[in-house]
Amino acid sequence: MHAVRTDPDPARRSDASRRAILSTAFDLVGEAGYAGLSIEGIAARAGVGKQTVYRWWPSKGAVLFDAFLMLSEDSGGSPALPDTGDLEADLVAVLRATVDELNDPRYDEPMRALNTEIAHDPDLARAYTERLERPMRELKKDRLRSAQRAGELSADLDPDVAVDLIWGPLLNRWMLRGGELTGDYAERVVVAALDGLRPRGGAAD
Amino acid sequence: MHAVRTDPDPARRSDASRRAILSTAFDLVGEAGYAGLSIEGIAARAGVGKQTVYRWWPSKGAVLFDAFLMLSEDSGGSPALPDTGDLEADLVAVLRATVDELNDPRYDEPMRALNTEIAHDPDLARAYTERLERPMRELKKDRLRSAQRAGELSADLDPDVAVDLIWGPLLNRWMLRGGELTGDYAERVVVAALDGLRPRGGAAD
Amino acid sequence: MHAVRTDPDPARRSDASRRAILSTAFDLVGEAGYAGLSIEGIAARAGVGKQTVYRWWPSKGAVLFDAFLMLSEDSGGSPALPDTGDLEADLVAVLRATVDELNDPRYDEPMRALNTEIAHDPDLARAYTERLERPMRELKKDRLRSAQRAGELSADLDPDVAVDLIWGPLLNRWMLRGGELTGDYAERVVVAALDGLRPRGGAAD
Amino acid sequence: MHAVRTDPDPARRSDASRRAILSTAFDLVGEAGYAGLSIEGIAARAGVGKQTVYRWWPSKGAVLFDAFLMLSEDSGGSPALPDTGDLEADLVAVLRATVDELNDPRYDEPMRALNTEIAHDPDLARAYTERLERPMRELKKDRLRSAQRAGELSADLDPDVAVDLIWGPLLNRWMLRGGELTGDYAERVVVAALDGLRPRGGAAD
DNA sequence: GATTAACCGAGACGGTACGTCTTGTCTTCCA
DNA sequence: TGGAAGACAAGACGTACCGTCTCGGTTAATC
Repeated sequence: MHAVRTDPDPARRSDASRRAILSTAFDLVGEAGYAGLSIEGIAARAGVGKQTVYRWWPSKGAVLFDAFLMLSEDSGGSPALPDTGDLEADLVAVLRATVDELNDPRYDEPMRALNTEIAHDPDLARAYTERLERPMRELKKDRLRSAQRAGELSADLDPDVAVDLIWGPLLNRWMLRGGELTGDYAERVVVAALDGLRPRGGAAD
Repeated sequence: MHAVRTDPDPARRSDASRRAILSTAFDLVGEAGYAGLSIEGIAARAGVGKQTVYRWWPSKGAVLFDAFLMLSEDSGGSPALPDTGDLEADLVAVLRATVDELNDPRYDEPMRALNTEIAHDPDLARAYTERLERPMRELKKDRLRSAQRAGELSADLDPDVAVDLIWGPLLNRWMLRGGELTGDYAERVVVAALDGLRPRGGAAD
Repeated sequence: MHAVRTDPDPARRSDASRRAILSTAFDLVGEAGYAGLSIEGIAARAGVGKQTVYRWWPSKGAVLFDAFLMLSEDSGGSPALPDTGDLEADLVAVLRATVDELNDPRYDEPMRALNTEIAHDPDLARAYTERLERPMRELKKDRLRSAQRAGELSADLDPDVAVDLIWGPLLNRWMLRGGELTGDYAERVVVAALDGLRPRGGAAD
Repeated sequence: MHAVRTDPDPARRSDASRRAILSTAFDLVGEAGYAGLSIEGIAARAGVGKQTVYRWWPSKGAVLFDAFLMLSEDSGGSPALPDTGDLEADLVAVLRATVDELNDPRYDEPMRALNTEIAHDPDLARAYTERLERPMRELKKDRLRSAQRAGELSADLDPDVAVDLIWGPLLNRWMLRGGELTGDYAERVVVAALDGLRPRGGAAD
């Protein structure tokens, strides 16, 4: 006894179509923006029947998500964060790079589109968290744990909160355009996060 | 020198229609979600011609924004943040309230909808920043400046960065569903932001 | 006891507006065709409020009808048909002139528009018959009666049927584009109508 | 060399939708009149997407035309005109039947609507002439040619002019409501057309 | 090697919403 | 109060996509 609606057989899947769909989706959202992204358009541009998209993805967001996934896999996954022994310098370098990426029009629109879909689709959000966000977060936590071992960070720190504290402000300002997104801003966030808002007891900063 | 396309005359505007449209927009997005929000639907439910919507608002997002604006004005604007003299306690209280609001289904969907419209529409983002975000941010900064005067915060602190540090992680986790959004999480963020990630010099807490 | 909706007082009517509306209506239908004729457009082009149109005319067709009426009155009404003593020659001349008018793009579209409005609006049809069609028909009948007196037409002829027989085929072919509308065709119709379809008894024509 | 805009594939066409659209169009125009005929309304009543109408017909008039075409094909096409050997009697009978049809409200409005569309759309007029008018005209001409062979009509008669002479006045009076449309009128037209307007040479008629 | 089942491209289908246009009514303000 | 101006509710216009479906034409695994 099994489901009536038989799932498609992944073995027979056309990889050419799959890749065409995903890269077309990424291209289209970059060119025409979030509003200009349609399954109709993806299928037409990719030279693919609409059914082929609907057969393998449940939603436009899922296509977009897979497009990002393919991109990240094709580029060999994410490397570890730099670890020079100077946490502050390393974080500033990483965040400055992130700022550059977020300001790059080639990535800005697609990422906004993906985030929008995630914000409205819990299933997609889960997939995103597990497949893309968590691996990146683990890299960040690895670096922080290394800093903890080096005594640069409090021993009793919750690494997840720490990651949120460092990256959250940046992403938030980017998404909602709550001010210019510059490397300097990133640096000030890192410093503030590391030192904390309260005055430090000892010698002046 | 001015545009050919003369803007409609605000003096002749029907306030009844305006309010009907705005509250309908808010209701609809709450009931049917972001995807279920259409100008067609708003006009129909509000008993208003579609043209009346298009005459006064350039986009669906602008309607939604005005709906929030009306809501905030009708509720008499935002009051100052509590100031008991204990910054940490005050911030925890405020953020816990924010968490409750974000978890309230009546506000969750509409706010997501507004935020995603903002994310894709720079004009709307500017309006949001100026009319809604900045006033709230000023209240937050007032509280932080009060704490600075009381010696609870570093004197050379950039209040904008401070606000981002405290509220950014929360909003980010909410929007992207990057984990459960609880009062405890809010509290941990406040503590981490105030103390900083680095070990404090003295005996420390 | 009388109607609630008081009719407007014709004495106060602005003649400038009236004339502007009528000539604009005629121009517009000539330029943009029947489909491009709207009360909105007439009012805008004539520099007149929409209400001024609605106040004085019950329908788009009525405006168009009045436009024709004004035109025919401004051109001093219709003169009598030529009467040289040779009925056939006179009819051919008149019908050839009619053919030329119907083929003139300046009159073709407006007349089509008026005729189709008439076809769908009995009130308008009545007004048309009484104010425009009947006067012209009387002129035609006058010429035919003159021919009857001269022995050129049967004494017991119904002049209305005769007029229909001569002009009907022409108008019909014009409206439905049932073939090229030429002076020769008009001539053949006149000859056939005068002689009849049956063979003539004697040596024949 | 051919058009870029590829026409839809007729093989895939849904005959059920096609027939639903056509009969709905005919019904609607009969019920609500020409003004009450909209593609929106046809699609809704026929249980069909608007795009299905737009895909297969270029205009409202084309739908209406096809509706008439289907009607005439479904009723097995037009039979030959009666030929009892007495042309006058046959013509009177046919025209009386036509008068009845034109006075039948079930056909009056739809035909007016079709004629209106034809009057304003040359393409449609061409289609009408070729597919509906010409076949009917051939039947009429057949009957007239039979009469010519029987010596009832002039040998040198142009059958097209003859048809126009007989049917033109009728159609014209119907369309423009230029007087009551009765069987008697039809009879008087037939007699006048056959005998001609001129006095006949021999014994009185 | 033939069968056969599923994928493929294509695209028609019933729908929903878009943003624009026009309708006929109503209101405001000017002369 | 007539007229210019134009906002209003209503709804049709023609277009773009939605997600489902059906059609032949491959294509790959099974017999």
